[in-house]
This record gives sequence, structure tokens and C-alpha cells, in this order.
Amino acid sequence: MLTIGSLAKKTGTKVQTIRYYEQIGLMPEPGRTEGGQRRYGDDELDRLAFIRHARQLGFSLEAIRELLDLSDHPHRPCLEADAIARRQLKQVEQRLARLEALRTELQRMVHECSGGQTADCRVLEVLRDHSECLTDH
Amino acid sequence: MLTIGSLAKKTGTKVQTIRYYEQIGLMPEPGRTEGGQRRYGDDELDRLAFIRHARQLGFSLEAIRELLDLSDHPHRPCLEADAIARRQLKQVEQRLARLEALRTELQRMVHECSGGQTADCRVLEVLRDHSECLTDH
DNA sequence: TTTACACCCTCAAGCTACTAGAGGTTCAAC
DNA sequence: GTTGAACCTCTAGTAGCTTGAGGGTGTAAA
Repeated sequence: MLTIGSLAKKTGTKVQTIRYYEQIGLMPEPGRTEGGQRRYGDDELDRLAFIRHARQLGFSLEAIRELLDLSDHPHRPCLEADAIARRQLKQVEQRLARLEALRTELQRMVHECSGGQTADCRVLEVLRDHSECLTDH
Repeated sequence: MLTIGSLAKKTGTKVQTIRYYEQIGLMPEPGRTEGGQRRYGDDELDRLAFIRHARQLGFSLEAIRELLDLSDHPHRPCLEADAIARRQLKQVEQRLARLEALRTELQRMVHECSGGQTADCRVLEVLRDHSECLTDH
């Protein structure tokens, strides 16, 4: 049996975050000691690890809720889980494209900085005038 | 003189967002008509364009506040603006690296989906077991 | 057995950067 | 003068937590 603190440590989660997940119904209400402290078993550890991993992969809590629901029904077709992952992949690819454009622009800004006065600063100048940008954003 | 609506249109901002920027002190309090409606001039247009552009490049409102402050003092050395931009570039590069790892993992999950039952679903399996991951995250 | 203290509890508010809605007023054109 | 789009303020909601106040619990050493 794990305290909330050791569950937190094992999964790299903050204690408050676990309580938050319980509050929004993503984690079940665990057993309690006589004094009212939460105690967790292996099922809860697995569930939390799943949630944290999915969060690291950028899934929203809503998507994770769906995925957990699917994983509770092992005989349903897996098309839905696949669709959620594909949606996530698409979003990641879009974010990547945007970030790459930003990187280009920021690199240009930084490389052209003369180190002089702010009046001549390329960083501020580029921000002032969108037309100087080479990429779409 | 621009109404808040036309300022919004010109800068691709929502009306409420402009009022929000005013509320947090990022935009100045503009002049008003007798009836109490906001009216904007070119200075405000430039300032808002600057803000929106910086937001598109991923700068936080706090960073933008600093940048605006610098641009109000054209004779200070521009090292600070440069530092803010470098910080931003670094963050963007970190986010890019993370997202690239996620893309790899998601692609693998999606490609390996057999289309069968959720019990055999690779998507859920990978989420369940971090050790299957090929990348760090 | 007592005491120390790390850990736990609840509840409420705060964070970023907006967005949405209710309920009412103003402006400009016809 | 009337219409109707656009404006006003104020409040609350969004995601995904984090922080803080004010207090209770659990366990190990003295």
C-alpha cells in the first residue's frame, strides 16, 4: 500500500496533481486509513503511470479519459484508440511546423543583433514589422 | 481614429482580447467618445501589432512587456532585448526536440495498430508501458 | 509514552492567455 | 426617428495544474 506521496514519487507526479485527477474523476477514489489518509494499490499505480505517460505524449485529459475508457473494454474494436492517436499525431505535426518557422525567425533576429542600442535592435525591429518575416506565422 | 472593432480587424485580434490587454496594462487606456466608446490612433495600432506579432512568435505576455519597455527606451543597450530573444529561441528549440520525439512515438503507435480489438491495441500498450518507448520524454 | 516532525487533509484562490455570455448603451446610416 | 450593428461593463469559464492557509495523522526515536 502506497501513500499519496510515494505514489507521486514513483510516477513523477505532484501530490496535488493526483488529488486533482481524483477530483475530476480521472483517478478513482482510493481507500483511506482510519485517520482519512489515502492509500493506493498497484491498479492505481498503473492507471496513474498510463495517465502521466499519455500527458507526456501531449494527450489532453479528455483524450486520456477516452483512452482509459477504451482500455477498460478490451473487446471493443481498437479503431477508436487509433483515431485518437492519429488526431494527436496530426496536432503534433502542426505544432512542429509552426515551431520550425518560429525558430527560423528567432535565429534570424538573434544573429542580426548588432549589440548596439535598442534603437537599432533587430529583435525589436522584426517584431515591429511583420513584413520582414521570411516565414508564415 | 479607429474603433475597437476596426483595430481588432486590422491586427487580427479579438475585441475582448484588446480590452484584456488594456486591463492588464499591456495596452494604454485609449481616448473615449462622449458616449464612452474607445477610440484608437496609430500609436496604439503599432503597439498592438507589435504585441500580436510577438505572441505569434511565442513570447509570453511578460516577455512582451519587457520588450515594449525596451522599445520605449531607444538609447539603452540592446543586450536585454537580445537576451529575451535568445531565451525564447532556446525554449522553442527545446519544445521542438520534445515534439519530434513525440511524433516518432506516435507514428510508431499508429503504424503498428493492427485494427483488431483494444486488447491488442499498440496505442494502449505503448501508453501502458513506458519501457517500449524508443525516445526520451 | 511522549514528542518531534514529515507527511497528510480540505478548501479556496491563483496562474496564463484568453473566450463567452448577459444585459444594457451608443453610433451612424437611412 | 428608427433601426441594428457595434459598443460598454461585469462575471464566469477554459485547461491543467500550483500555491497557500490552517489544521490533522503517522511513525520513529528518546
